[in-house]
Amino acid sequence: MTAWLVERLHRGAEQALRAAIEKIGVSDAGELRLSPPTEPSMGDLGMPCHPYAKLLRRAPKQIAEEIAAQTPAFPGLAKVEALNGYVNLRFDMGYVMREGLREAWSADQKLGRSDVYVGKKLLIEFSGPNTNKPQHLGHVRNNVLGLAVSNLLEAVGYDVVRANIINDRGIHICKSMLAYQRFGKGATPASTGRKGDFFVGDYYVLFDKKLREEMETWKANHPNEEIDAEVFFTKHSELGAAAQEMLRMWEAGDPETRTLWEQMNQWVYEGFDATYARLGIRFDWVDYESDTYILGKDVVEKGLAMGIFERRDDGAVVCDLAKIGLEGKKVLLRSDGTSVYITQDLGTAMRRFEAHDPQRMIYVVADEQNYHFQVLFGLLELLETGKGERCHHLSYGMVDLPHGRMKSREGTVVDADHLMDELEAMALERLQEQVQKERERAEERGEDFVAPTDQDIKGRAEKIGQSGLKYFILRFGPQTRIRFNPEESIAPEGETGPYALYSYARINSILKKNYDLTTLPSDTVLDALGTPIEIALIKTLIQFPRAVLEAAEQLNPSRLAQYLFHLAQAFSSFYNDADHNIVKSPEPQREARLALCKAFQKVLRAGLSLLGIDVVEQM
RNA sequence: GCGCCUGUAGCUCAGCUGGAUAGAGCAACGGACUUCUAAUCCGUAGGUCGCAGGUUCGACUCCUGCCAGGCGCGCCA
Repeated sequence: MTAWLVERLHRGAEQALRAAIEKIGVSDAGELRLSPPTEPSMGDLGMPCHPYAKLLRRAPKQIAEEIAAQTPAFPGLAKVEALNGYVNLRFDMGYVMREGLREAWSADQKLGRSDVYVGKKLLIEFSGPNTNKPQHLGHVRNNVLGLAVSNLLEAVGYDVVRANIINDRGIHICKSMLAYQRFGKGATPASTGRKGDFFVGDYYVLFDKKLREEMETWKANHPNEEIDAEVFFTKHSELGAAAQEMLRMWEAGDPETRTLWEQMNQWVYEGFDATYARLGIRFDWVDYESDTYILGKDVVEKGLAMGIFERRDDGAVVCDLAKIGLEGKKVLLRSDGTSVYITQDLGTAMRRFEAHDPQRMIYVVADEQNYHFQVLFGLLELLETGKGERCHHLSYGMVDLPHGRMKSREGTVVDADHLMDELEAMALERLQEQVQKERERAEERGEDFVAPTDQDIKGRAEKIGQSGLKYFILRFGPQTRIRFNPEESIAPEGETGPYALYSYARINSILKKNYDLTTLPSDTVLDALGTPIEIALIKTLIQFPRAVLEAAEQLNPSRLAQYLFHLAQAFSSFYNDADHNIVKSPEPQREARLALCKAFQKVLRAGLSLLGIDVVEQM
């Protein structure tokens, strides 16, 4: 794959400047600091000369002039200027336009993609749902982030394994199972018309309700005793005892318990499949905790043999965290020989290394687990040099709602499906208004109006709602704790998904009113471009591969999201300027501008697709 | 108590390996529709970058201390 124009320009600039710096007497130029000047009028790429002042014992201003005079030409360079101790390069805009448009037209599917990391394998774990309830807003951020990051990593060449870990065992699962066993009366998702994950979640909630009732009764009978819910559950509750017994039965492999468990899990998976499909997510590898919870014991044995873990008198195996620069001791095996959370994670990591041998493993998990991963990676590194280093915790902040933090007890948890329903309904309402407006406008002009079908409108509303949700989440850096605002997320104005989609839809309208180009016009036609607004648009356009690479390397999709917003803005300025009206443009401007529009359309679609966002052809 | 993260415009957030005059969006105010879809665009106003030191030719960015908020520090996951 040949380097993208933006990379060629950067590389050309770097080589030329390096040569010039050496020529004026600096043997090692070091890392060059190339960045666009603050004012676009000063040039396209600038370099400060201050670092060489001490070495050369000359003023930066003078050095800049010397370097500027010595900078050799390279393809695309138009002018070199010295200003205030900076060397500023100006690119040949005719060249940039011709090459940039050719690039966008010819690359198509491969647009923005690169082979920087080709030949490297990477495993990314995300989602990690529990099988006792539907996924909520927190999972949505995880899913959306995981989807975008895995797309981005794939775009820069990685062979990406998308992995999910299903938390399908434990006391919380037994709670919903027990409630179903006692109160379900044989109902099924099919018999009730309830989506599987919600169906099971209802019993989880029911368990909690019954438990509270039981506790109230107990309190009434023990008026003088203080009790908290957890103690009641483990010590006094009949339901609690039954749930714990069920967990023991499950672990013993009791056929009846296992059958119920499998049945209820199946219902949940059917529900999850629908939610994942809606979000556009698929996985290549799925681990089930019911399977992984027994892993890791061999790892512990290895650690004991290596002398990095120790067996305490009570039988528990621990690791002194001072070995990895942390305080305290971490238990790896309980005194009864069973494993804990981190033991499973160690075993699961080792198994994944064996199965895939990835160069990198990324865990998309909320930031409350920062410490856990610090310990996990530290231990992995102790056990096998290089293993821990390959791992990375992509930590992200919590999602709040406008009215505050989500709390399941207060019923302020928003589940993924209803959230998407709500957003899509809001988008639908707006679309219908829009159609009505268009109908009126057409009537005024005496034109025929072909109303879109309900199905068409609904399909668009779905995509618009999705774009709002995904863009809202992805425009922030992962670390930022965000407050999800439904209205704001699907707002047509501002930095939103629908805004980007609207600019895309407008292109179709242009192409309909003009004609759709199938091939890139000749260079002589393209030379008709050159207004400041056109130049601004194309300069933004060619930055796309950089935005993708940066977003991928920093595991930060917001880099790309923000770039796409700026791109859409640049296009909207172009579109709205009366002097750039394409229908009214004379040839060859008209054709050249159509080519520019199509290039924009290709880039925007490719970029949004990396974020997991589908475009709509019409809005 | 210890560790990690955050603190930038009224609000929500960007700000790359330190570089030229700190940027967006929303809200506010003022403009642009006989339209290639105004779900748009153009403009105005708004900031002692939490505070105090330090390093540097140069600090929102690096270091130290303090203040405020969040999260974590289980033989839970």
